[in-house]
Amino acid sequence: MSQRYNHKIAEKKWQKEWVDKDIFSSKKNKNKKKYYVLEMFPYPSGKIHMGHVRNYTLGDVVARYKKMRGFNVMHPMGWDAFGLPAENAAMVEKKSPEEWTYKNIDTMKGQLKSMGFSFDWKKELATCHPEYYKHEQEFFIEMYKNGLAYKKESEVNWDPIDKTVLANEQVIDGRGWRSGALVEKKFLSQWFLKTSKYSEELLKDLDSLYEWPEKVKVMQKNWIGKSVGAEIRFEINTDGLKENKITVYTTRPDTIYGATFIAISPQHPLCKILSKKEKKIQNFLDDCKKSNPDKEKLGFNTNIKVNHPLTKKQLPVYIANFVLMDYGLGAIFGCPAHDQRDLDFANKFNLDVITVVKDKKNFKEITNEAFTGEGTIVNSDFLNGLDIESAKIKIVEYLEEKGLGNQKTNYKLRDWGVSRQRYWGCPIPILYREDGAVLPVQKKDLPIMLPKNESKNRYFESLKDLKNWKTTVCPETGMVAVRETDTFDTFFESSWYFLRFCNPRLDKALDFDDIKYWLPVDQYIGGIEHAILHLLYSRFFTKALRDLNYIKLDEPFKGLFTQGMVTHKTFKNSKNEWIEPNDVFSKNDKLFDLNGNVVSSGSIEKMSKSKKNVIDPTQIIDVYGADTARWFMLSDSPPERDLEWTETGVASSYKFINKIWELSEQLNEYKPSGGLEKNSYMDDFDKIINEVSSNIESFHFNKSVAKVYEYVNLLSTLVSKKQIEKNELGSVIKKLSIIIHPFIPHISEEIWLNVGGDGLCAMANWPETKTSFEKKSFKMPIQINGKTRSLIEVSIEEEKEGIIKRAMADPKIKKYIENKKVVKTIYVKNKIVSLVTK
RNA sequence: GGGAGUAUGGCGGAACUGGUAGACGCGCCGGAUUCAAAAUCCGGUCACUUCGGUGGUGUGGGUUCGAUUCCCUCUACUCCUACCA
Repeated sequence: MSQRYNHKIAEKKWQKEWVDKDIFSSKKNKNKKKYYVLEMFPYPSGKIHMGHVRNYTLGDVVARYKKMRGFNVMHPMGWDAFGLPAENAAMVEKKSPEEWTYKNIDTMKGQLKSMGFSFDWKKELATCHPEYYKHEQEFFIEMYKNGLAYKKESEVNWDPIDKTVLANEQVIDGRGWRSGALVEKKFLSQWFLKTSKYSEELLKDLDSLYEWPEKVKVMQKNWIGKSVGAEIRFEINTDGLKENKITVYTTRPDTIYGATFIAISPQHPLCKILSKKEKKIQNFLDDCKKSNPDKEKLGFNTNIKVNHPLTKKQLPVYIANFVLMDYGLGAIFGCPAHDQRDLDFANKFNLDVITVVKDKKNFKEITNEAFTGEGTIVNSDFLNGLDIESAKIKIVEYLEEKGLGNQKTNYKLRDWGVSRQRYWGCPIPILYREDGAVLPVQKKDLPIMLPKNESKNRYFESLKDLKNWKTTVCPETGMVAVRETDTFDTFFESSWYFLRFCNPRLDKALDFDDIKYWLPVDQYIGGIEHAILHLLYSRFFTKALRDLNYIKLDEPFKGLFTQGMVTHKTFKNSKNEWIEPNDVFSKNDKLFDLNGNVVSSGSIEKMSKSKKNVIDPTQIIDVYGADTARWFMLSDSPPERDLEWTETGVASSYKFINKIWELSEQLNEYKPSGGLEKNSYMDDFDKIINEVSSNIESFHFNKSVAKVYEYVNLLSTLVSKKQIEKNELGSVIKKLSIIIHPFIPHISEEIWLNVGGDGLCAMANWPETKTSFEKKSFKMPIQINGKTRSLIEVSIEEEKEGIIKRAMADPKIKKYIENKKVVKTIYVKNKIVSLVTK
């Protein structure tokens, strides 16, 4: 009898075989068409989780499939190795972040290898390695020299207990995540990259990304936030101020005649001047700092008046806590009739409301609800009678002519603040000389090495405290200089790793020719959570490096796929504590935890430690094998949707693996019954293979899986009825091992070997199949009034008239048309006959 | 407040440009095998039915010979984003 498939032995064996034969190393070959598959590289947090398994399984399907289709595939893997968790872990475990990180990399690499992914490990890189980050130090210097990097004062979240800057996501309900201290806003001088210089190009080029999900493009578009409006100048009518005008930004210049007040941001330069004069204003500005505009709209009448540029009426100037300084000009005109927030504000401070847009048909007096719809301009002098769009054009022309304003395009996209006051990151290569000069480090002095943290007892959080490290001399003048102690945001590293993969050991940063061959990434796969930041920064970086002459490339990622999360049922006991699935037992249809508390099963949520609904991939691989885990990941759920991890699902995948093994084992002793129908089924296998292929190409792996099941079902029916000849059976099983290879490569190799395949299945070509099939006859549906009432066998050559005649004569159909009049006959060739009766 | 998406059996999900709704898998039911169970194999499985049929893809409507598919309405849920002037 056949032996049960032993995944533990087989999977190890093939993994070793692939390494020994070195089949996944990618080499540039200009005679072959390249295909670059990339999954978002992981942060080495300790162990891989199911999210990784899903991500890399999807990528592996593409990589292996494209290889079998004859492409020169590059499928690299590396480590996004800088970041805060290493610092936190270092404090707890009393290890240096470096030691902790490299240990994790080692563990996770082992886990990834046990999944059988076709990574080119020769291209592995870790971003915390000086050989990697020295190049980004060079990029930064080039950016600085070319005006793409600059320093300015900016607001940060400051934790007064931990004495550190926190990222936005480390602030929970206004408190530091570790210390629990109320977070303060603090101004620090920080480094920025000029992403805003590329706003228009980043927006425009989204149109060229045909293979990106529409929703990601929409998110980026909204983030860039282009708006076309106008800047309008209001003359100040109050003496004794240095300023003589306030300029506002608006996207509704057509409502200028409805303006009844001006509001400026608490950070507006004018406020600084005013606050020095009046204590009350200073107090109000302090209140604003503490306030939350979400909950409470604050306003303060400055008693300054400005002239309306057209009517010359005097308008009051307010300071308002909801006006943002870093969008537009930090000043707005209020038009209460046509903006809800302005109306609320006007009602609160008893300001005028002037209707200037009217919907003639459904006009309502404005009281508590602003009118923001389409309409006709009224009360607006020469704009009266125009629609909104024409009024916008006309008023801007007029303002420009009179020197009162101008058209202006604005973007929400801001410059990227890359400074982090942390230890475990890439040092920013800048020197501050004692005479005040700010100097980029000279390239020959790179890398600026991150100092080792040797102390086991006290772990440092920032480079600021390291006097010896940060004190140096200016190489040109010999003057004393201090190093920049900020490190880069870790998005800096991930913004170019996909370029470095082409040649990760190269002395210089990038090889022009290699990038030209391998890039853009043909298929990038990762989580939707990176829809904006990582993907936008990478796009920016690509364009910036292009303009600095490192590469010739506009967009880094040709195809993008964003996969869904892995979820699992949650459990809670009667004490309202989360319980791990492994610790739940069923007894008399009720669930209990280890301590005998009643457990209820809760909602299905993303796997997370806090909810204790995590399934460890290592355990699954151990018990069921990597192929089972991969097959389950790909079955049922479409890759872009969430996937619910279920025990029954895993078990059925395991069953399938064993089933195809048993099936392939039958070949040796197989004897057909003779007198077989020749070849009628071979077309069916080809049809199924075609669908497996097209579903892989379109990322519908769950449908490919369904088709593989059909293939196996057909095969096992033929085998059990002994209706297939032995040669053909061999060939069909051989093809099976190929088409399952991208999904479950280990057992595929095992079956391939069993049926006498040459070399490795991983190196085999995807089967050649027929693409057009002679259909001699088929069952054509006959409908009465749109409902299918019968099927008749129709030969492919049969003429329309004959088919209709036979359809009407069909006994089932006859019943429906007796005593009725057929008023219409619809015939669609090779598809359907539809009769309309009365 | 703004934007995007989703809705199909007990469950996950199929259905190409409108043309036999429910592929495939899970679960469930019945049977075989077994001393028994597990495993495995075979059959059935949208609902109702007087066994002729009838109804059925979140709701209500429309276009059409024919709608899961196209258009409008409403509802529910999910995600993103947020004072962006």
